[in-house]
Amino acid sequence: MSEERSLNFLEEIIEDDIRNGKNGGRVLTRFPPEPNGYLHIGHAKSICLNFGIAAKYNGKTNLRFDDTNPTTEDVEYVDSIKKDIQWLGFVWDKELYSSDYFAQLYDFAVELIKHGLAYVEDGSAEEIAFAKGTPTEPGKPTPSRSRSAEENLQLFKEMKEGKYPDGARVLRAKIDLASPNMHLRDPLMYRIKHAYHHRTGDQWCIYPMYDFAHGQSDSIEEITHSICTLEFVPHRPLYEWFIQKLNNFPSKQYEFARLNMNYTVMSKRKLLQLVNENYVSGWDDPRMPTISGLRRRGYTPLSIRNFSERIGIARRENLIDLSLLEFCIREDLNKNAWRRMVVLDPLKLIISNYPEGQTELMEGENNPEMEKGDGFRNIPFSSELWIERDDFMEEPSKKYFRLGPGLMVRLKHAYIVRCDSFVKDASGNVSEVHCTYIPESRSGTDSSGIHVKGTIHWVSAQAAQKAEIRLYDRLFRVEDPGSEDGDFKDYINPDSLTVISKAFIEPDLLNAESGRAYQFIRKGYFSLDSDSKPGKPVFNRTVTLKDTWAKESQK
RNA sequence: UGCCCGAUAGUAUAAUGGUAGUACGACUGUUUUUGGUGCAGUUUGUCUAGGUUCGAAUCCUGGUCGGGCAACCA
Repeated sequence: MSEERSLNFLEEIIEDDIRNGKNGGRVLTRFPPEPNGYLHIGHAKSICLNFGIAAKYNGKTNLRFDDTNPTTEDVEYVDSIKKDIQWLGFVWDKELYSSDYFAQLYDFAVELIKHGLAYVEDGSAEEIAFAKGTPTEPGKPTPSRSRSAEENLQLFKEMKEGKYPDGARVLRAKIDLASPNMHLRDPLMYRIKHAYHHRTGDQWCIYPMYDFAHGQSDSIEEITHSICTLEFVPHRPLYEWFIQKLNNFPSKQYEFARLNMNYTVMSKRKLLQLVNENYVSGWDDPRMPTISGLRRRGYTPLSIRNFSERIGIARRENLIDLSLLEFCIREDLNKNAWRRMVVLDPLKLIISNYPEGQTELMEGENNPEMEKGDGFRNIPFSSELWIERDDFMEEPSKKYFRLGPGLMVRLKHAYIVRCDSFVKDASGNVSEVHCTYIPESRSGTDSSGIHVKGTIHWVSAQAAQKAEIRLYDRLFRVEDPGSEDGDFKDYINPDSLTVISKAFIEPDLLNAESGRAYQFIRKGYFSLDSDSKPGKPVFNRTVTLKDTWAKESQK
């Protein structure tokens, strides 16, 4: 794809490793989601990184569900995650689950206990936290810490056998209660949870914690490069401690900065709130930064992969401009979307010298960016048309290239018309624009010699069909809702969704296919929503076209 | 204020001791039957103070600023 691009720091590490013959030049990464929510664009960055880097170096990528917390996880999420990864265009090598390793992880824990490197703790969560000290004060051992290996073995077995209620005991690694790194102050390895697990059912009542399970799962799979986000940097010494003490395969952890994007939120917790409290219609609401939301909105896998490539990989905090994502989707859709004409805010245009009741079929290319226009469709033309309300101005400004008294425009794929007069309704709004057309100016066979600056889209009033159009804007009013005072939900953009219940669409659009992108000429890119019914299409606006006139007209 | 991570145009990201470049954005111009696209161009940057060096964005030291860490979450 981008042979010229310089290497990011992870690629440099990998090329170094390959050069040094580390792991025999083998590269195996993994994408390790916890199935407790839907994937978002930040995960897409990680997916593209993990799968992309493996592919680049002839390696493979495992999909491993980090399912060690039965109370938050569900198969619904497993299914959606798999669907999203496939949709993005990636193929994993093995589909694995941390829960597949529960027996092996238990054995590892037993081994650590035998070596005096882990112990069963009797204290409550509060007592443990208190005894851990603070970042500036060392922790103190709890009474449980000095227990013998034999006793620990027995107690751990009993924990597993369900002899104790939730919270009664935990297993801790015996490391260093005075470590300046809080994660090394005898971290928890196992807790008791009498909970049904979506894969192991009621087989287990003790579940391993992330720090223990994740690294050993990497090790079991012989992952060579375990790539995660920056908040795990302080966990790395612990990651290495477990692997070293157990003498397991030396997977290495590397960290990069997670994606942040302005005007949205990216944490699962916040996204879950938006869903649960009905600020959005669901995980796949087109305003959500989830993969499923972007998909429904009309984003393409390619655009998201290109975006991931363009934002780069580094270790510094970042806040990516939404405009880059929009650039990426426009770039793709401009090349591939079929052009159609749709009037969102209609105004009647009457051509006084065109025979009433006559219909003419105009030819419109599907896509001017493609060879031979990617085919054509017919567009009925008649004496009464709908045009966009803002394509007429009663008192046009100097730089306004559209319709106004005495002004001429081209009707896209049809004739040039001149505005002769207009009619206002009782409340003073323009209700009709009256024009005359230039018969010899028909598109393709124009011999009029007239050059006009503006071209506008239109739909025949007689042949027009109706559709619901949903316009989306940024979900939040502020760049970084999470960093504002108070609740992030206070900053939701009240105009993030505008529904146009009756827009006029050209008849061919009744054949719109879901999964195909359409450019409504001069209005933006749209795709068919899953709420559509036969004869009652619903379109989502994926993104607007760049609009330099909107800026100009505001000056 | 214990430990850790980071700081290059508005936003990202390169330059790996030797000419600070690229993309997005913004702004010009040009092309155009989409005020879209394309094309051409302009604009703006190495957090700070020292040090090492012929030469520092890069190495060292201090400072400043930002982020992370004390869940029976991952």
